[in-house]
Amino acid sequence: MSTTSSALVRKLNQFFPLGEAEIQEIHALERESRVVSAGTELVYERQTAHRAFIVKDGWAVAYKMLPDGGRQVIDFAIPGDFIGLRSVLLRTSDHSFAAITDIEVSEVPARKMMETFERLPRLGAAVLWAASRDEAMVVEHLVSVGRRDALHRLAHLLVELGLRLELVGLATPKGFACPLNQYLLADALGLTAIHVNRVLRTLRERKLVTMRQSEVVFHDLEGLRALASYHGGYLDQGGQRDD
Amino acid sequence: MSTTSSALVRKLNQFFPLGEAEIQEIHALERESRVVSAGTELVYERQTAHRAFIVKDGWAVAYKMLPDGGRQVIDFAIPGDFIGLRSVLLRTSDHSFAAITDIEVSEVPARKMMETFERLPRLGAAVLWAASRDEAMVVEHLVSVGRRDALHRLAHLLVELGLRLELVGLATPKGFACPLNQYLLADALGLTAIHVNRVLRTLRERKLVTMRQSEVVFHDLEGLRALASYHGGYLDQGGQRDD
DNA sequence: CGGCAAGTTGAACCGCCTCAATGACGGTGG
DNA sequence: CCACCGTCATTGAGGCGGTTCAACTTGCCG
Repeated sequence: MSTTSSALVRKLNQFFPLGEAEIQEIHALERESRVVSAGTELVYERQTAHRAFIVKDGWAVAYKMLPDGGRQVIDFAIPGDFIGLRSVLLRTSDHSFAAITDIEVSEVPARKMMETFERLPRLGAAVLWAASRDEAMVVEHLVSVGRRDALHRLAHLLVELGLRLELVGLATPKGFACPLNQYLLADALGLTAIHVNRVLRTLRERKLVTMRQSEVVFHDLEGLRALASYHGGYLDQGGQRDD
Repeated sequence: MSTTSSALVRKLNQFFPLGEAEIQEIHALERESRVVSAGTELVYERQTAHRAFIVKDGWAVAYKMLPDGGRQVIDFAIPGDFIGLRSVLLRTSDHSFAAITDIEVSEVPARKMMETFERLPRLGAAVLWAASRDEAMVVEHLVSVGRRDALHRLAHLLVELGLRLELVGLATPKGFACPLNQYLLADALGLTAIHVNRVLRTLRERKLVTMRQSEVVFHDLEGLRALASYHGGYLDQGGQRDD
């Protein structure tokens, strides 16, 4: 098995060992791809699109708008993630997706995905595991927004992003490239961009982490993780555990 | 088909028309049941229980605890809901469940459920739809906690509970029986019980809704729904739509 | 009647928001 | 080459929503 350039393979393979057949199949799904430029909407709320996208490169965001113009970010999608997976497994997608950076995505029609899962059940199980992980992240996100203060929330998000990116080889314990601006962070955390700015300053002053010009640098990852009381078993726990 | 006493049948049948075989199968799954007394934990966080419960009667709560003793309620389970469905479809449940009232539940082992779904795919699809609905509710919950103020949050929750209960015949547009105390509401909404109390007073004074001694009474459901800017398509939209 | 859980209310405080301004940076056109 | 943008980051001052702490009340159950 060659060192793969597919983030999705890297992610799934790490915790749900795949055979050569499954890896080849993912490569086949990802063979064709197109580039979507930053800011473009990928899926609109309530749209029933019987397809999903695999993010090969770049960042996207899942969010919902409120009547008053407010926005709540549900999740960020990074390379190796699916966009709109539920609208394939189930019916309607109920939130919107937009490209944050220019992104490269492979479109996967629902029928093709179903057929693939029938042919390669292990791959189906792996993707289902990924979907479950995504949902666990939403739940943890809810806990953050509901019960943690701004400092803990932001710390938690940065630690989690770091871990997720590490799984696909896009981060190290030192830090990672991060295209999120303070408005996106604010809308994810249920805060104001202004307050995010102040909290970032606090984290910087405490020598825990610095975020500047699209780069997150961890100065004290242990301390940051402790601050966030991050356990995050839902991220790195393989699907093969069965006890 | 007789008028069923099964809340699950009522719920699924309403938006995902079931045949006689599926209905009989649900009755078979629910034949045996046991009573769990109020306050009991059903599933502990991170426990890998390969089983789910169908709630036949009573209310339960899904929540996560924080190290500092805080609690975030993820969702309330009412009759006709599953508890721990994901721990069957997927692997680990990642939050805890507790009985709010005495509840009557039917335990469904994972294997039995899988086997049932293979035998009756339409039933499998219906349950998958229910799982999808649950996830949409969590997302909407996140939006509430992240971007709505206390008044809108509480209004939204009450409207949503009313609709969900109506689907299983436990509410009318007039109101419903509700065993939630102000602490549970607070932990669901990311607020303090004290503030929930004040917000309830506001809603009462505005003649929108009254909550007293385990009874929610809608005085102006239209007004309340408008306040909550409730659309809630994710609740009452059937799984059979395909456009 | 005593005891406990839950609801209710007041007063003071604080985390985060709002409004407002200013600075830094890259792009673009004259 | 610089003047002019637009976007994003940064900082200050003041205000509000929601918390905290501390009663007191109400209802229920033994």
